[in-house]
Amino acid sequence: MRMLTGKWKAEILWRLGHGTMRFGELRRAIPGITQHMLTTQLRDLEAHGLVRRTIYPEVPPRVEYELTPSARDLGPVFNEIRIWSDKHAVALSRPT
Amino acid sequence: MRMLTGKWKAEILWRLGHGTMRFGELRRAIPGITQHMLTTQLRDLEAHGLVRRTIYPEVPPRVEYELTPSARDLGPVFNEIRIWSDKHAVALSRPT
DNA sequence: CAGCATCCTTCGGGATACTG
DNA sequence: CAGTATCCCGAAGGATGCTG
Repeated sequence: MRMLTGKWKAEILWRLGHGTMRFGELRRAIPGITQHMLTTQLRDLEAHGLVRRTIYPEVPPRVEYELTPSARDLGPVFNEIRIWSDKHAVALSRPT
Repeated sequence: MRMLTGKWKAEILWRLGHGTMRFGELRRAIPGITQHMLTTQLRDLEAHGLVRRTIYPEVPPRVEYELTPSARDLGPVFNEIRIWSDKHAVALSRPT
């Protein structure tokens, strides 16, 4: 649970679930998140082995983020959460 | 997720999963929790419809807590979490 | 027994400015 | 572009004492 707590963690994982993204892409894709928060949440996910960070030593700099296999295995967990929330009519703020 | 965030929520739900418990029983069963925290977390769970609180107007007072059907339906969710944590060798601090 | 009231500390989150 | 560095605020968590 602690690995997933954090205001933006779920949405970040959701976004990365669709494929590799750059830092700026994520920032633009997630309305309301600040650079600071995106950085800290990503570092946290990385530290827990859910996200891989790849730095390309170019100018301008490019950094890509992608889910690890470990994070992809969380699919069934989120799936059960969705089943539960559907059954109990809980409104999830699902990213589109 | 927000319904389950809280330092003691998961353990409280786990304990109540074994059956109805009184306030004092829970407090003794969960090492390290204070009365204040147990109260607030239980009230939070109750507000979210996961725990039912029954007051018996006796002397001395007796209050029992039990899971709601809604909370019991969370079983598959926790089950998937366990499957995931087993596979990835994450040490869950599982209450015995 | 099962709490409520009060006070205090810590932490997550955020705004803003600056940089390799 | 992709960050760091500061400063700040509110909420979560905790310690302690009192009570119907």
